[in-house]
Amino acid sequence: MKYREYKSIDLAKVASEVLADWKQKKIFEKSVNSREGRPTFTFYEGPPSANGTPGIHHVMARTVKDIFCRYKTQQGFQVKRKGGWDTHGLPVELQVEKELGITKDDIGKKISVEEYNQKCREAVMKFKGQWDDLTEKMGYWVDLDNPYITFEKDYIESVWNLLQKFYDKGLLYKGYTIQPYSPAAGTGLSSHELNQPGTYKMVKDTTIAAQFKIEGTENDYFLAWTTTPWTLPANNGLAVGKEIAYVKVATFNQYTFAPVNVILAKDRVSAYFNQKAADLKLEDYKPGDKLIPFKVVQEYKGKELAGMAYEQLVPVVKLEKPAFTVVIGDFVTTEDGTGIVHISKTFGADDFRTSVQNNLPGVFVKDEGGFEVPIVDRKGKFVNEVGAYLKAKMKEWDITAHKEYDEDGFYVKNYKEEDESDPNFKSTDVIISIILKQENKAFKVEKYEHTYPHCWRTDKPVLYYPMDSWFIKTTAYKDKLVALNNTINWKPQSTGTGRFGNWLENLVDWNLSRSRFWGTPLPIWATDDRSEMKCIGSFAELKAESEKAVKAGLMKAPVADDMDLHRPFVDDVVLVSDSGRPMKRETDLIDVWFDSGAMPYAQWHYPFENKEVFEANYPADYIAEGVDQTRGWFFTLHAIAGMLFDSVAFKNVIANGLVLDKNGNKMSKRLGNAADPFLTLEKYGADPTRWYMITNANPWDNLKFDIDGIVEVQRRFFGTLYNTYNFFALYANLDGFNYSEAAVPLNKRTESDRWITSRLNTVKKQVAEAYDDYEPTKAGRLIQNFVVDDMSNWYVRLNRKRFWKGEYNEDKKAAYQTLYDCLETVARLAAPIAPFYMERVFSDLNKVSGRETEESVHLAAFPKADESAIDKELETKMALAQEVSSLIHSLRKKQMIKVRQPLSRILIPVLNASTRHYIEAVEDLILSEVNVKAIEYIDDTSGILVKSIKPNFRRLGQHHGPIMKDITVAVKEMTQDDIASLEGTGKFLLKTAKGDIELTPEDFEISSEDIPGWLVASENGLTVALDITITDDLKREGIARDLVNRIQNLRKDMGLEVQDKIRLSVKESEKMVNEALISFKDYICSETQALSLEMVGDLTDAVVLDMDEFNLEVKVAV
RNA sequence: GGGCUUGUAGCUCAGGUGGUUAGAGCGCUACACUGAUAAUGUAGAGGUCCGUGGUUCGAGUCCACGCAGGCCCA
Repeated sequence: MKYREYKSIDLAKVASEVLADWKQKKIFEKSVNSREGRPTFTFYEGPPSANGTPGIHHVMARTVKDIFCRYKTQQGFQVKRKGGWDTHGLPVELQVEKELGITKDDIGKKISVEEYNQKCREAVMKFKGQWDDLTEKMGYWVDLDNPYITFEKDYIESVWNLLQKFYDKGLLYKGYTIQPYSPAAGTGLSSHELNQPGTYKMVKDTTIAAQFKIEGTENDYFLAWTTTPWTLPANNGLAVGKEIAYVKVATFNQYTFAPVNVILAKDRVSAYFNQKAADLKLEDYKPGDKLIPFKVVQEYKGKELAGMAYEQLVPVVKLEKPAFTVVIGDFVTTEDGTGIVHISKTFGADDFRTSVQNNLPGVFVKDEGGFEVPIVDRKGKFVNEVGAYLKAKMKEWDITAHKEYDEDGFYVKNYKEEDESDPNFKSTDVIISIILKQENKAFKVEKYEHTYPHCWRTDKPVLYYPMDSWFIKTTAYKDKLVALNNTINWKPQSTGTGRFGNWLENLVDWNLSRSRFWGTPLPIWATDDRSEMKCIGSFAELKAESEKAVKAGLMKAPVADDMDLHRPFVDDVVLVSDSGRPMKRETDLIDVWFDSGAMPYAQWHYPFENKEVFEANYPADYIAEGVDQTRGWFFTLHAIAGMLFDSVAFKNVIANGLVLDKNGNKMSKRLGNAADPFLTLEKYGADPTRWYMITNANPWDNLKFDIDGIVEVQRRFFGTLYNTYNFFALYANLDGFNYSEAAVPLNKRTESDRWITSRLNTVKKQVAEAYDDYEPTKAGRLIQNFVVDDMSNWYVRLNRKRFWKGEYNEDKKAAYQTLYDCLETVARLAAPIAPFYMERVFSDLNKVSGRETEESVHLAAFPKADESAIDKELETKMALAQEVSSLIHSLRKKQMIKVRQPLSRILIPVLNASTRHYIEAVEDLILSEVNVKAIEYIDDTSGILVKSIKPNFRRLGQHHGPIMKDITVAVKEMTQDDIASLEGTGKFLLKTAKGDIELTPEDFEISSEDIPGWLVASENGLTVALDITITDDLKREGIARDLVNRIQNLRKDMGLEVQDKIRLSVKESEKMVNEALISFKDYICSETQALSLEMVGDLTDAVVLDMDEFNLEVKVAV
């Protein structure tokens, strides 16, 4: 049996062949099944949605996932990998609506909910085929045959079970959140509806910079600006920016002429005060003056203002403290307004959040039912309490309008189609402005043109309004979630502490409600007044409850066993309360993120089935997903696990970055810069693509995806590995090496064998560490450097001759074994990243040697480093050999002496014995590499060394830092005698401008940089000199070597095989040449596989060889 | 606007704890080598280490403030 030899390598083809082989042998299945009973390594697949096509970034994300699963499998863990599909949610609905040409409004009218949901179910798997195809082709091992699907009944049942657990713990509650709401249409609007074209319109609104009087002051006010004066009666706080600069300005109110001190952002002063009045004196002001003087009297940072209390602006509803205090808001800007934001918990999302975080109560009144409601009702009108107050104020200040306002007539926007062209028309905003002006509470009132969202159905302005929602009380578990997060190993760490950590610190309750159709229904049934409720946690429970409802006469029949748990079917179920009243389902669906966060449980239909599987695979050891999932999947996994299971959901997580185009721009189909993953894989193969993506940049950094990078990887890494393998295979086949003999003991192998073995074991260790640390980029780069620099460019280059020259002996055997071990180990180390090609290398080797019984590298063990094979000293020696060789090459280059011309000696100055010792150990390697006869060492005793000295900055800096400059100057002045004295006595008194200090040799770095009269080169303190005298003997040897080279080329041109024998005839030439050929006859013959070499006086049919300095006529006979 | 993140050669990236000549690969130029040959070696050109201040005897590295790109959130 022979090693497979290749004429060329097509990595895409290898991949498809290996893939077919895996399928046929069921390698993936075996990689899981064969480890039954072994410790588990748990990986959770974040479910993609198959309603769109996969992109190149999915290849990146999935490579990262795949690597560690394969790695852990090689280490003997059982790694179950269930695929999954995310199937619910708005994108699916939108896509269906687009295809059908309908809108949300049409659902239930033009199309039934049932039909609509059926369409969604079909649409969501539209591109599953493409996804599966990509998964296979890129070599991502995940179970595609038994995936979890979030719309399946079992999945939903598990989700319901989790929701019931929240409910039972009192963590699922109904509250409200601020959402866009259209009073004209009487409905909430989704952010997507708000993003319809034409919804944002330019409008002219009355704006007020209101004066909020600071408690306990005579006439000091905070100035806050609003474009919605109707929200002022609902004010419950003021927000400032933490780092924003504020000033207190002494001035006068332009409406009441009263002296006031107002506080606003420093940057906004120019917007509220006329620069022309800057020089006016306060005391010169007379009521009615157009120019109002002003003076900055104090300055603050926002954080200094926080906590200050002020008086309620429109005292209709009394509130408890800490209402009416200043708080910090991260949304405050100085782009417009006053840099102080009026907060009304009920009418703004920021306002709501800030109020909750600072415990500020909101302004509410009680309705007839005793429920707390905001001061604007669902029709967009002030409640009567506020209406009555305004009406009274209108009377008090004698304000008339286009109509008589009743207490229930104050609409906050013109929802009644009133005629605004009436010269007497006064909106509610205007009326509020007039009242505030009268009361010295308005600093500036003006019209302001801006964009404002409008309802796409009614064209009327939208209000931000509290809407009912179901929440999970995540805030109650904030500390626990933070503590658990601190145990998670985040890659990169900053995402865990920063983005995710901050998110947890500023946690708000999780709003679960979605008013949609295609999703997991909230399993809560309630009576009309919500005084009785039930949360259903399983289908069996639903069925039992429905049977009760049948008995109570509320339903005709219990729910069917094959019932679909989606809308509209669940909505048809009416249950009976404990007191016998009917209960209807809360119509909300839940946030799709809950679906995906529930996957650790629901993928196994836990707790209804697979309890053991679940427990053995919880929590996950590892997950990976894009960094954009931080507040999505990562959070929902974490929240559910932390709150219900007192556990993390994952122990290690890689948050990978984006894949950009090669110019760093986001890829988009629209711009046409998106790389097609299928074309890429087909053209270059999965392995180079994966290798490029992993080694080019850390997964958590953005990747600038450049096809040229893949080409480079293909050439440099895979090309080199392929060449090395092919080189090995070529000669191993000739010699019949199949590794059947016992391994040659390490101490019987050559220096370079032991060196590459040492390097190999070091690399094994480092690569395992990198994988263990979830650093795939490091692992890949380590492997690549080993293959290219150590194995190919040094070991193979130095040892070529051992493979093709001479008999199959112990030395040759050692060389084969060493190289075999390197190749096979590389295959194992790199298999997680490049699964296809490494599989090929591995099997090509093992098919012949039969050393590994596993039929795939992915079933075989990951290499363990043999510490005893690691010889750091040897690695240092070899590094020295490489440096010396490099220096000699550069000297030859400068003198234009080719490497084939032998030279007599190298001189190396050595200042310490160990360097000499190290170089001596690798002397042979150096000599053959650079084609020189001998190395001579010169030490101090020779007396010809010229030394250079410089301060050891690191060491001297510790004690003499401040006078470092003077020391540097003084050291530069030191003579050869000074250095000798320092070395002789072990101390030296350095005279510096700042005084004398006594120093020891450790305080310096002494090196030898010159040998007078020699050609020298030095680098990193290592100096070598080369004797470039070419004697006649050397010249003759050079000629012989040149001839060998030319003959080898001839052989190749003639198409001879490596082992073919030839006969040489050479026409006699000048004396030196003839002598050379005669004295090196044996050498020439053995190198060129020649049976004979004849010198003849005359030669016909000869080839004329150009020997640079002369020509030679030669005839090669086979 | 906030949080996080990135910025080093034409391109892609390395550069523990601060130490005086900032590196690698690719690309470019020139030369050499060649039984691994779609390889390889050597040399050269190419850097305001994003900017400005600061700490320090000494800053790519530490601090502050900015600028530019990216993600998430508002």
